This record gives sequence, structure tokens and C-alpha cells, in this order.
Amino acid sequence: MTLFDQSIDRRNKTPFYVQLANLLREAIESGEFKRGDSLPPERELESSFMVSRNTVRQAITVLENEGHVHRIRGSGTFVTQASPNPHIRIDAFIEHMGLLRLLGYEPSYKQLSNEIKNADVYLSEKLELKVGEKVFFRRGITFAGDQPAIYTEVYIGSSRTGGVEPAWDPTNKVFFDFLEKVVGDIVTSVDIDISPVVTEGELCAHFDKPECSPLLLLETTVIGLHDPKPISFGRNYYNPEIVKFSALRT
Amino acid sequence: MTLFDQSIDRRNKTPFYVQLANLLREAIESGEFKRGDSLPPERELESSFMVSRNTVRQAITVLENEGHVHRIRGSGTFVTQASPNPHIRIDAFIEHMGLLRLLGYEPSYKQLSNEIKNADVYLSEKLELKVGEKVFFRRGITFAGDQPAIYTEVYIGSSRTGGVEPAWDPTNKVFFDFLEKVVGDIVTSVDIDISPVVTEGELCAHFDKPECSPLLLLETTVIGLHDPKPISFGRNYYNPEIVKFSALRT
DNA sequence: GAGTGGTCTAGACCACGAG
DNA sequence: TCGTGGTCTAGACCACTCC
Repeated sequence: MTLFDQSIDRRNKTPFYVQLANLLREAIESGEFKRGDSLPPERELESSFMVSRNTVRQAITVLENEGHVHRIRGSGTFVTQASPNPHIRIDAFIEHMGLLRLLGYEPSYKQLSNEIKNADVYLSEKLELKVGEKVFFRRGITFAGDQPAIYTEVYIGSSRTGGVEPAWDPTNKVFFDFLEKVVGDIVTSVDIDISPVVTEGELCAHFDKPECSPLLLLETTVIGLHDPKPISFGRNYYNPEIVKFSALRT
Repeated sequence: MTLFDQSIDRRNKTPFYVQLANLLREAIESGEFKRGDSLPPERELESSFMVSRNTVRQAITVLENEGHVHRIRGSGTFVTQASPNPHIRIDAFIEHMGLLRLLGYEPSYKQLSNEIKNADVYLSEKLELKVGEKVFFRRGITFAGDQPAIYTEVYIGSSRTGGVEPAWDPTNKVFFDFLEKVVGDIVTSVDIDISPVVTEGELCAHFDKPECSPLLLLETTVIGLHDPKPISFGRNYYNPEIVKFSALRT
């Protein structure tokens, strides 16, 4: 089944450009187009798939943003890479359970505590609220099988929940869904600060590691749609033996 | 000078959508549109700036990819955030000297060595060449003022340079230009693996830190246009006190 | 129902790369 | 000079949100 044996399903509600991007991606991943090969020119795809050139360009843009291809004006569109590595794109919008499942693990979550705190100076800056204001705090460990993979601390300002204590429903495993329900807002973006840290104190026990083992810390600020104030601030410590992150510069 | 006081310069060779994106970005950064505000609807921008709606959409897509705005179908386009933090986007295409300059430091580079090695198994996989094949190796430290900021090791397969030893011209400070000249290829993308490590042995001396201090390691594989084989593989250790990375999930 | 962003078309001309 | 991707236009209809 090569690329041109297939076509766009015009009755399918999936946008044409998404369908075409999928076909092209499959052709790349199946090896029909190898690294360094050029893709068929846009005008050829246009006539072959009976769509407008803009639609073709939209499809190729999808692949470009994924890092599958790059375009050279005057020359063509070329297959970049496709190094299938067991790494998670650090800019991917994925929550912890799904992430570990993607890496082939059986994930589980163990809650360590769930309390009400008062915001200190650092937190008040991160969540844009007053020092001393009530914040809901939850922390826990996500396991990959029986290995501790991620230690998480999350803070949610009580003003964002209307003062209501967030009820974590264990049947609802998707953190962002939980967050959206709790604050009644839609998550639009997550700011991430990346830093390396070492295990010390409590962290050693959580990760069952000696002192001074490296961990990756991602500090996440979740931004919502309706209220410009951050929805939550969290610290996520990743066991580098289990969760490996990657990025791509193009 | 508000947004609608300005217009697109049609004699300017800068694409209209770039000009419009710049105007919108300035309006956001100047505070004319605050976080959570909605941008003017696309059809209003279309008529105000006398461009087609596609061009307006292209401009807004630029801002969206930068994380400045996000779109909600049926509602509008909203200013996300532009948390002005002194962090470097990890997916930004910037080399070390420019990066440190951006952070307000006076950068300098000190070469530690420049040698020819034979590829070990790990390198042979990364550079896609045979074990034992000749590789050029260079390592050094980039300083931020007088503080060590980045320790770098770079490997370039000798087959990619035609066997010629790369001559690092100290007047040419931009690494990618150097790389492109050396291998006669165009850099198209850089794969990055992100991991936390701790100082040990030689690294302690390079960074003037005690053992077990955290460092961020970015392993970079540089991909070129014409030859699908990687151009270079490098290890970059960042002092987290000086270089802070961020990412954005949208 | 009115207004918003999302998709799509069928053209056009320009800028660049390579032969 | 020719083929490529880059930009741009002026429409059209759909899907969704909000009133």
C-alpha cells in the first residue's frame, strides 16, 4: 500500500489536511520515503489527491511541526529524521499516567498527602495570589510498575476553586480533566521550567535512591482560558532512568 | 501608538503576515492587549489591515506558535501569557555565545582539547558510522563572564568532512556556521535528549563545583540536509545557576 | 441567530535552487 | 529557464460559543 494508492475520504469528517498528513506520515514511517528523500512536490500532491495546494501545504506543515520533514525553497520538501527513540517530547501535552503507558509501563498513583497550606512568597508569585492565602496542596508518586517514576507536588489557589476543596476522584485519572473540573476553566497552556536537581532528604526515600542521584525537575504553571491567573503550580521530579525527555530544534 | 494606528507597508519586502504578527506582538507586549484579553476578530483585522483572512490567520499562527495567544473556536483569540522569565526556550535554535549574551553575560570560549579519536560503540550508533572509524573531537568551556557556564564535547565523523580535520576559526563564533562550512551541508534540525546528571571527576573541576552538584545534560545530534547521516553528536553540560531552560505545552 | 475560528478552493505572482 | 516552495487573494461553507 503505497502513498498514491490511497486517497482522501471526502465523507469523513476528519479535515482533509489531517488525512493527508496521516497518509504522508505513514509513508515516511513505513520507509516509502527514507531520511533525506524528497517528498512529492506540492503541486503533484495537489493533483493526485484532488485538494487545493493550500490544503497540501497545511498537511505538510503538520509534519514539519512534528519534525518529520523540512522544506527548502527552490528545492523541495525532505524527510528529516524519524529516529524512533523512547523519549517523550518535553513540549508534548501528556499527563503522567499516559506518559508511562506510552513508555510501556503499567502506571499507578499513590497519594502521599492532601492538605491546605498558606502560600509563601515563592508560591504567591507563581500563583499570583497574596502571601498567606489558602492553597490546596497535593503530593504523590506515580509508579512505573513497582518503580517510583515521578514525584509530584501540586498547588491550587483556593480563590481559583471558589474556596471549595478539590475532590480528587480516583476514577478520573487525567490530571487536566480534574483541574478543569475543579476550577471551572479550560487549560490552554503549561509553562515549564526545566532544571536538574539531586535527591536529598525525603526525595531519596520516595525514589528509593541514595543521596545525590540526579533527577529532572519540571516546574509547571498551568494557564487557563478565562482567568489570566495561573490555575496551578506544580513540581514534578522525574526518575531519569524511567522517563527520558527529548526536544527538537528546527 | 496603538495597533490600529499602524498599517502594513506594502512596498516592504517583509511578508505581510510577518509585519502583522509583529504589530500584534508589540500590541501585546506593550500592554494594549492584556493577558486574557481577546484579540480583534480575524475578519476585523482583515478589513482594518486590508489583507486577506488567510494572511491574518497566518500572522496569528505565528503568535500562537510562540505561545503568545491561543484560539478558541466560536469564542475568539486570547492573549495567553508572555511570562517574561529569564529562561531560554529549549527548542530555540540558538548557539552558546548568543544564548549567554541573551542572558546578560559576556561570553567567552576556552578550548580544552582538539583531537582525533576512534568511534566507540555508543558514538558509532549516534553518528551512524563504523566502530573504530576516525572522529574529530573537540571540547571546551563557555564562560559567562568568569563563571563556567557550559562544558561541551563535540564529535564529527571524519567521513562527513571528507577526512579533512575541521579548522575552528576563532573569529567565527557561530557553531552552526562552522559546522556547515566543515561538512559542506546545511543544518536542518537538532535532536536533543535531556537528562539530569551530577558533577563528578573532571566535571567538578570544569565547573568549579563540589561533587554531586546538579547539571543539565543536553545530548545533541545535528542533522543536515543532503546527507541523512548525523553531522555531529555533542554533549552539553549546563550550569543550572546560569542557564535556565523552559518549554511550553499548548 | 449572530459572531467566532476552522477548513477549503482556485487561482495568482514572487524568490530561490539547480541545471 | 524551469521547478520548487513562499506568499497572497477573495471568496465559500462548516462547527462551535454565546446570547
